[in-house]
Amino acid sequence: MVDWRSDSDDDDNFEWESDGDGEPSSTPALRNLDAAGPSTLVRQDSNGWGNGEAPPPSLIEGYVGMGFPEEMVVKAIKDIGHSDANALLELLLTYKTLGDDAAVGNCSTSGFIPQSTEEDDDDLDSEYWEGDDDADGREAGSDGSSDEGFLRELSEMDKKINALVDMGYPEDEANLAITRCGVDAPLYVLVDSVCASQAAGEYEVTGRCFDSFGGRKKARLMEDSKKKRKRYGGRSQGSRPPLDEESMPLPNPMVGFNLPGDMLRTVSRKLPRQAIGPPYFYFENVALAPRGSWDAFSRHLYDIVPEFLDSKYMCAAARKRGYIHNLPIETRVNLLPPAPKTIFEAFPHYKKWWPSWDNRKHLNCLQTCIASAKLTERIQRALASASNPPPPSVQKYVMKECRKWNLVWVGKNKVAALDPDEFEYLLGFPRDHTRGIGKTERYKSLGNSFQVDSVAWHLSVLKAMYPNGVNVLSLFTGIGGGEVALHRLGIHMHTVISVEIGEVNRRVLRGWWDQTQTGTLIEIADVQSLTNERVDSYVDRFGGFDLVIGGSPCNNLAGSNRHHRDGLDGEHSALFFHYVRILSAVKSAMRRM
DNA sequence: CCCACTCGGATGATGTTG
DNA sequence: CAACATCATCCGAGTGGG
Repeated sequence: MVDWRSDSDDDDNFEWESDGDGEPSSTPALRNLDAAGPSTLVRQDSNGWGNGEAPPPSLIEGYVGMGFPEEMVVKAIKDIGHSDANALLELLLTYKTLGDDAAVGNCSTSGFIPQSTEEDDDDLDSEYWEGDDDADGREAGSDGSSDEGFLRELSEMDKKINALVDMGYPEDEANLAITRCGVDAPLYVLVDSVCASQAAGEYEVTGRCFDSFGGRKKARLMEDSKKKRKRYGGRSQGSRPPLDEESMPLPNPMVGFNLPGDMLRTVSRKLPRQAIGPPYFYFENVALAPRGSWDAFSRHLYDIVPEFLDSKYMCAAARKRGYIHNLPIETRVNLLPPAPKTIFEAFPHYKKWWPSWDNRKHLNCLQTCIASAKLTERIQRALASASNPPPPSVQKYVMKECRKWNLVWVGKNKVAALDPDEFEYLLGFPRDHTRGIGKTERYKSLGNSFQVDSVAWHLSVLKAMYPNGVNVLSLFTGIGGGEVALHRLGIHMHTVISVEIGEVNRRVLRGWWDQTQTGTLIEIADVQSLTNERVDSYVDRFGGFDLVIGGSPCNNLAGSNRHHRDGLDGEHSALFFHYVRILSAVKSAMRRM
């Protein structure tokens, strides 16, 4: 039993920096890994309150109203103060997770940490948790001298290769995965990597023979792994904490667990017992979030390994996203008709003006803003005054802008940004889905939405499981990419509870719903108002939820945003933690059913 | 090291509506 | 003319790959 009332510091996951000056959202949840000195840690004053200020009673009541026990709130505020609401919320959720899991560990349904309960030591779960065992072993072992570290790495590598081979993967691929992810990557990350590489190999098999692990490449692999080792050694000598090695590696190619059309391979994964649905859940975010974000997402979602998928494998535009979900992955089916996978398949009429030196086959990520008319005019002028074909310098300039702004060729020397209609088409929405709102708002909403085919690929497994339809709790719905995906899969939605702050987005969803659906849609503007009690009552009223789906507003996470880009430390984090809170509320309400 | 890529925003100018 | 919507321009860093 985890005692969250304890004042001891034994949970080293949560040492918090204090900002002290009461400025909101400046207490980093993740930056603690970057070694906050003891002087920056919260010290409690004689009253026992961190930060030297007692919280207003209304504050405590507010959190109690959200469903946290009062002592828990008091303890959390004592620990980190109440100036940073987000950090406080994260801490409360962590307490609750620990507490809940410890509580339910006694009953037969689940246990958060399998090792802690006796009968969980069967081979079912140990495979999944092996990565953690290794981590323990690493801590116990010495990492002082670099020679010792090198030896440890060698044996570690053998161990992991053996484990992967035992699981049925070819030795070469195990090797490759370790090269890619590092020796210290947990086993499940390596498995993920092997799967991804196999999927990629089969995806590209059409044009090439399958001899991709031949001798020529092996030499290069050895080089790579030497380099990696050197890098690792250099770092462990203490210039920087080895954060990179610990953090979640992005698979390359970013093909997810599997792709449509590669039916030979059966992928399987083990989920922690506690994560197994129903309810099924599906959380999405940008893949290129700041360092440590995905570790944190995963940590708060049952340590499930994210599935990273670039939608350029599903349609003609790239979109690198990560998904944490507990859906089965073996019996997926692709949406029909399949989306066009290249620019020319999607827009054959652009072929006419497409110059041979523009070799793009896919568009880049569709963003919320488009190129200005001035820019395309500059390009046109540059091309008009150049030879044909233009000199390399002009080609380079034009290509750079084309990639940056996703321009397409619509006339002689003439490039243009994509229309909102084309955004809709590429993203898998029905035509005119966002028609009727402002043009810039269409771009904004579409740029922030799901790629429907990619999401539908993942959600397709629900169709056989719920032939009569589903109840959905949809957080940060946007223009309803998840709902459109379910609809296009032919999955009936009895009820959708949708939380979306944007008024125009709600209007878009409502408009689409009323035209296409017969079920009930309940729209909620403010996630704060969806309290745990309200979740409970919805669960009672609708008999539980089959799917909790949430795309995360990316404002503070996208690479292009220089304004407070703070990982899990900004307003954004509050939204993620609302996702976690609400999912947890659904789960416990459904356990009581 | 260089360079590509990224679910962006604050600002002031210009255009549109009532 | 005021209020509002849209546009243009500058801005800019973190991460990862070659």
